[in-house]
Amino acid sequence: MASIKDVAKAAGVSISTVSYALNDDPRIPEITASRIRSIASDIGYFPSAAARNLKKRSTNTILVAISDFGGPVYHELLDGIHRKLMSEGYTMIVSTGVSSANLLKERSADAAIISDIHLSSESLLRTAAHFGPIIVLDRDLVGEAIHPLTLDNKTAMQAITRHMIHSGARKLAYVNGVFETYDNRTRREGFLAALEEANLTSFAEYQGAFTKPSGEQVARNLLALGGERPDGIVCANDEMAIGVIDVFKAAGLRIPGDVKVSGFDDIELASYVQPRLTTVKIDHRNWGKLAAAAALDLIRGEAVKVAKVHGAVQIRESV
Amino acid sequence: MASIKDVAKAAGVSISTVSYALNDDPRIPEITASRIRSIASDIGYFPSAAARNLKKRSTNTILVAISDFGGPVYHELLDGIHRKLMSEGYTMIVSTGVSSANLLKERSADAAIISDIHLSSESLLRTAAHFGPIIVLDRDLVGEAIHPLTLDNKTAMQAITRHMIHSGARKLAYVNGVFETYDNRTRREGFLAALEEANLTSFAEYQGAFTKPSGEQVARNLLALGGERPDGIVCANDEMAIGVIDVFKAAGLRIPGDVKVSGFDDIELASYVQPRLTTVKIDHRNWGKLAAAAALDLIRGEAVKVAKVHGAVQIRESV
DNA sequence: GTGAAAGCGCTAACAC
DNA sequence: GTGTTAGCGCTTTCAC
Repeated sequence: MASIKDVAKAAGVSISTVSYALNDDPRIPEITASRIRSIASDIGYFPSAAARNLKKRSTNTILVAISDFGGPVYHELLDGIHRKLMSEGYTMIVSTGVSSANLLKERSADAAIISDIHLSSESLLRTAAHFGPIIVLDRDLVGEAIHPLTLDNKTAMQAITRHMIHSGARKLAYVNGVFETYDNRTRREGFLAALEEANLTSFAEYQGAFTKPSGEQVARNLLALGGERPDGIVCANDEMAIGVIDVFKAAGLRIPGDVKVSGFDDIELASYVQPRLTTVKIDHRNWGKLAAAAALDLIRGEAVKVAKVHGAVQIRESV
Repeated sequence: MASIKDVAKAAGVSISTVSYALNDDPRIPEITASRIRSIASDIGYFPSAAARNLKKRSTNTILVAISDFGGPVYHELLDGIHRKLMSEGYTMIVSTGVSSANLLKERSADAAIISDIHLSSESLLRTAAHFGPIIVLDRDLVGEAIHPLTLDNKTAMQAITRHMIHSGARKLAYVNGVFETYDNRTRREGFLAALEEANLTSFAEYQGAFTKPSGEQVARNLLALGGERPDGIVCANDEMAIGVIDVFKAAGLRIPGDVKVSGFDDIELASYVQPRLTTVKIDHRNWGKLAAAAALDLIRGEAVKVAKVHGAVQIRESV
């Protein structure tokens, strides 16, 4: 593999001159620089990232840690982050699971964007303080070199619950996602706030896990129990809402006639289920862009500008 | 930032002993090793990936280059690749666009898995020969240190076209994806092969771009043209098929009564559109797993075992 | 404008 | 069993 030495030898100059030429240092006259560039390209030289990173103590890389690639939500977020980073000359590493925590510690990245509830807040705080700044998307965590960029779930969920009440529902139930997550907790707060301002109390709460099967399970249990049914079901996300709708439809219930169902996220599927899902639309691509910008802000020692991302109620047919 | 020197000083040993201890070299007695490990952890030491990579001339990282994060197909593929790599102690870098070509050249990864039609075959061949092995998922490209792991599109498309003929369609049209891609070309071959064995000729061909809007456009043009309509439309992927179905339904056509429509990929949406889409099911997660295994085979100097991934006809209601 | 040389933080060959 | 040392391939300071 050709190294900077080989280029220097071939060009009859020192390695520092090659380095200067390849990094557009103004001290090297353009004529020399272009000669060196063409020689480098001829012998197939490409600088080693490891050597550069070691010397410069930075990588021009941002780590994105997500909990899994499976969800319907991440690809837009990743796309948004990636676009922003590209435009700023940065590279993105995507990782999942425990290994992601190590990548920042190993200095494989200059900063991290985290959306992975499996990583503990304590460990994130320590990592940010010692190894590099972190933007967290999945909790409100503030600390040294760590900043949250979370969804304003409460406001959005309050708005869609209001809409459900406005549409005539009075016996409202909430389907929780994974209970102690930021997203579930704050969405639930919005649900309860909307009930309170309408002088209603929660008719029931069910426990799901943000997945479609968990929504199906909730719906099956609800039907099996018999007794009085809620007339409006507010779900903590679209996937569970779609699971609920599937089971209800199969059981012969009409939506929204017999029972209204709402979601959260506006995943692509939301406009394909029958009836099309009323939900909260989140612009995940833009969220990703903001997250990338925030990470770069931290790297550059600037203050992060944004702290909340807002959703918009998307009215369709399920409410 | 703590380095190996700091650990050595704190432990009263040399840096090589620290290195040995931390890399589980059998020469270091467990008692010493564990003392060193605990000191390292106390002072917050984490080895630098850049220094290790530079010295070892390898990264334990695989690059995955995809054309965009937007498609409904990639997340399963990425998940499959990631799982396999994790289980083998490797890390994954995901990238898009031109920058992905450079990451292997910079030796930021030991090998690459490519599914990005924008990267030219010539450039891939050169990169593989000089910088590290490549698995290509989006074309049949063989060369030094480069191996294809593509879909057996022809067989699968021939099978689903047969099914459509068997279901009564006689005037069959094909909706192309981006024309000169491996996937489109080989799927089209399967379509034509099925026609030939049934002594039929292609009723029409249309040009799409693998996207839902392009499918909608094809359908609108087809309706606007008037005249005799095909009674079976074979689409090069699900997204275009869903676009076609949407427009046909809006125009009052019954599917599969008036016209049958088939897709390819079995994306999640395929089982949600009305009528549910008959398509070719591809196990993208397993494909990813095979791709990762193949990349590791090349790194280890072993022969790649698999070269084709097979699909299965998934019969639903649109044919 | 160019070169010599130090050093980034590790690994591993070699010496003891 | 442990230490010394060379060197991976760069960037950058300092000298000329």
